[in-house]
Amino acid sequence: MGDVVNERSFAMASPPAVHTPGTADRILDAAAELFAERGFAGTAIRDISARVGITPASLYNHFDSKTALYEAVLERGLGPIIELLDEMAGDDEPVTSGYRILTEVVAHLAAAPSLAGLLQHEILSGGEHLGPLVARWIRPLYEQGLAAMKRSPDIGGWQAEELPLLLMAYHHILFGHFALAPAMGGALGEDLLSPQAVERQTRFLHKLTDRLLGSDVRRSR
Amino acid sequence: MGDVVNERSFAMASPPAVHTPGTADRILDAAAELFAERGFAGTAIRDISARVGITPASLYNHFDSKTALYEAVLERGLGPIIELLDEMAGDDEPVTSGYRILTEVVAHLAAAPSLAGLLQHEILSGGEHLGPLVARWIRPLYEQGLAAMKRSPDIGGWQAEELPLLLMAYHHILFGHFALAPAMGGALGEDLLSPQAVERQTRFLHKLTDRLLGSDVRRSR
Amino acid sequence: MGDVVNERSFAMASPPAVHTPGTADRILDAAAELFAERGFAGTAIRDISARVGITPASLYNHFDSKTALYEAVLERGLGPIIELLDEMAGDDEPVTSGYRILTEVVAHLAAAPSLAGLLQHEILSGGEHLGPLVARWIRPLYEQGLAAMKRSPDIGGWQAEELPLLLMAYHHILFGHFALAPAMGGALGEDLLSPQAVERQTRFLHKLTDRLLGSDVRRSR
Amino acid sequence: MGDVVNERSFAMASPPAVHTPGTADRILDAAAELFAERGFAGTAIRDISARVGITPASLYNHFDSKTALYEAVLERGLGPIIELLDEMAGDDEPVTSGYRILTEVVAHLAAAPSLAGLLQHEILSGGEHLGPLVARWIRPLYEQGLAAMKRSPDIGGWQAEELPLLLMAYHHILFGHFALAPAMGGALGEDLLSPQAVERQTRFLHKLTDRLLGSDVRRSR
DNA sequence: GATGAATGAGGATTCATTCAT
DNA sequence: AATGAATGAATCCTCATTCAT
Repeated sequence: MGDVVNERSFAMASPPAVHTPGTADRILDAAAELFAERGFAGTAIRDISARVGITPASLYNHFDSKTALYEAVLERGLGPIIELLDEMAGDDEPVTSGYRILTEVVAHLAAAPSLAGLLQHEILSGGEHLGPLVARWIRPLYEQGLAAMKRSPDIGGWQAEELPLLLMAYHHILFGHFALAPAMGGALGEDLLSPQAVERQTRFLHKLTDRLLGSDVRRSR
Repeated sequence: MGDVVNERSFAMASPPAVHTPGTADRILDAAAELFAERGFAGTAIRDISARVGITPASLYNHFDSKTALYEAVLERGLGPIIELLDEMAGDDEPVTSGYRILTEVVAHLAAAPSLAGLLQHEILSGGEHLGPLVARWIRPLYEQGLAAMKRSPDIGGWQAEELPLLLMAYHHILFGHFALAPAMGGALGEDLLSPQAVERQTRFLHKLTDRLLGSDVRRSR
Repeated sequence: MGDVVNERSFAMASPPAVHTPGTADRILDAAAELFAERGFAGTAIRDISARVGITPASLYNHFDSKTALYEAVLERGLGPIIELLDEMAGDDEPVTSGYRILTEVVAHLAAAPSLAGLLQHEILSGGEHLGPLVARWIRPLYEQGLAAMKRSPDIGGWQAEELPLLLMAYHHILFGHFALAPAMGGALGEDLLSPQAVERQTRFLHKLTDRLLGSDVRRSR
Repeated sequence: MGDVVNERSFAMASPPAVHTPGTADRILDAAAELFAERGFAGTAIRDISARVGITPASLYNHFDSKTALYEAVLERGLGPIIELLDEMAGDDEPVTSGYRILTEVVAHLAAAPSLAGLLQHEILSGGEHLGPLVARWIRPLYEQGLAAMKRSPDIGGWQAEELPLLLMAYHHILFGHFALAPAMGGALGEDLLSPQAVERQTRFLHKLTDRLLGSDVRRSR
């Protein structure tokens, strides 16, 4: 239950590659959007199931509880990002890797717009539901980041004790941007998730990184 | 927590110096904390009133509805910050003014730790309750910021279309830091609201601003 | 909450002695009947509140949960019986005291007909909700009973190891009779709770006791 | 538990001697235990099927409804006891027959421990589900009992109007003992279903009968 | 100003049951 | 014979709110 694999294995009834998403996946999609918009407490099971086109009772055939659904959403959404960051760990050239990770994280968040809101809501509320994720998420992020930066000591002129703040600043800019994109875009009359806006944000982050992490890097670009 | 000093000091009704905060203020304090932690939907009137030591029914002697209370909390919390930003509007020297505003906003958010969480929750949820505030808040912030920056065209090497992104980045760093301070501090095993941590964050923001906005600063490196 | 004392203490508004039962008491009455008839799982809060003439939500102003209500019902119902049995403890003449306790317990159960069913349901289901009551109930009953009987060793010709069985038999006859009275009376076409039936049952128990606890006793009566 | 032997033995379908009990029988076994412990309302189809190791949907391949299953459980459990009592009907020597029936009923209830609880739950709840059984059960029991006793008028010194009470007392002692055995045994720290305990209870009932049904009988033993 | 009691609306979850596979 | 998925009808309980006192 939860990990429902789509098995339609007899013969080759439907086109093999792309299959219609199973109910469990559709529930996860709907839940991700609503949890991101309204938070855990503000989201009713009834609303999620209505968006999927089933009854609340049916939803419980796929997830044991609202909390279990929420955690499945977090797991499915955050997992890929964590893997993304894991790849960076062993990279050779930290700065180049920095550019790449910015680009990819931005692309990922832009493609799954509910993710950032989800994480922001969760952390705001104390992050208790992150549970096992927090061990694989916030801590490694900072440890990897710190490690990467410490490979180039005095990187960009920042002192060791400032590096956590710098990393947190990056976190806030990256996730804050996409978490608040709907609201801020609305207030500004612009779609911050349009391809142009996303590319602009990517370029902006690169430029910002140039400024923050050293003139030589900027020149060498 | 709830170190909001009651400035209603102009009257001389009760024993002059320090008076016990009225029930309404205590409700606002409790509500601010809980709304900041749990968001609007996640906060029950019952919990607020329990924290104050009264019954839910009594709370309604002071506020007409949960929504009215929420808006009063936003108004009381955000008002001073907006005034702070308003002062900056007419300032002469943008960079100097930038330092001052950073310092003061950080001080304000550190003193009223629920404020940042409150705003973040609100914006995440679409900011509908900001209602009248949004007109006095986000828009002016950007307009003032843009105006200030445009007084020094090509300021710090940023192009006009990048300035909104820069401003949003500042927003995210400032408010994100304090909004997520409880959770992140918890995960890192450090109190991000301690005086030392606050001063460190202030210095960090100044240095960051040097890198991002000061041509002279940048050159002097 | 729960122990709602009827305070109408100002002046002498209503006749002092008998007051109309408060809502909490009426809830306890209705709950006792329904729990006795249908057991805990078979009784819906909605049915209890409907019998009282309030909404389910209102019931929760008086009791925290269905379980809390159930335990309050047990406590209120079983308490007096336990006290009744406690009085017997110090009595001098065991057999005389035995007659008296039989008479009084029968009177008590006949007056509160839901009590026996309540206890029977509860014990059948494992007695988990008896919680603190069980310590004051079953155990003492047997210890007191055994003690009383051991004061007259070889009482009525019963051996020590048979006394618990004899006591349990009394328990089953007493409580079983009233617990199953509605159903058995129905099947037999007779009201087992009518005064005549109750008196007949009392006489029957005395006669039974004569037979079981000694010919001498019977003769001396 | 569930020592009910499958008598479907007339066919020779599967390996002759001992065959694995069919699913329907395993459902009946599980249902008997749970209904006895928790009553009809307190038992969920899901719990029964889980104990059998099938899904609720599968259970419906064997029984049409929860009620039908319940009635099948009653029928299968109570049928043998009714037959047992039927045999007694035509017996010649009432007292001897009384001993035998006590012995056999005790043995039967001890072997199928859920039976007594089942019946007790059912009667407590009004016995509506007994439906057709009640005609074959309570009424005959009393009529047979009365008839048997009236063959020896003034039997043991009891008057005609006292005989129903005496029969009910026997019912309560017999069924109450085994129905409450799990809970009472638990509270007393003793297994009332152990062979020793069962034999002790049998002897106790015989002795009790000696006392209640005649001095001559007692002497002649 | 405070409160106990009441309530309609909703909210998560369970339950018995069905049906196509 | 078994099951995954679906569902209408409960079920327990919470919530914001009102009102008489």
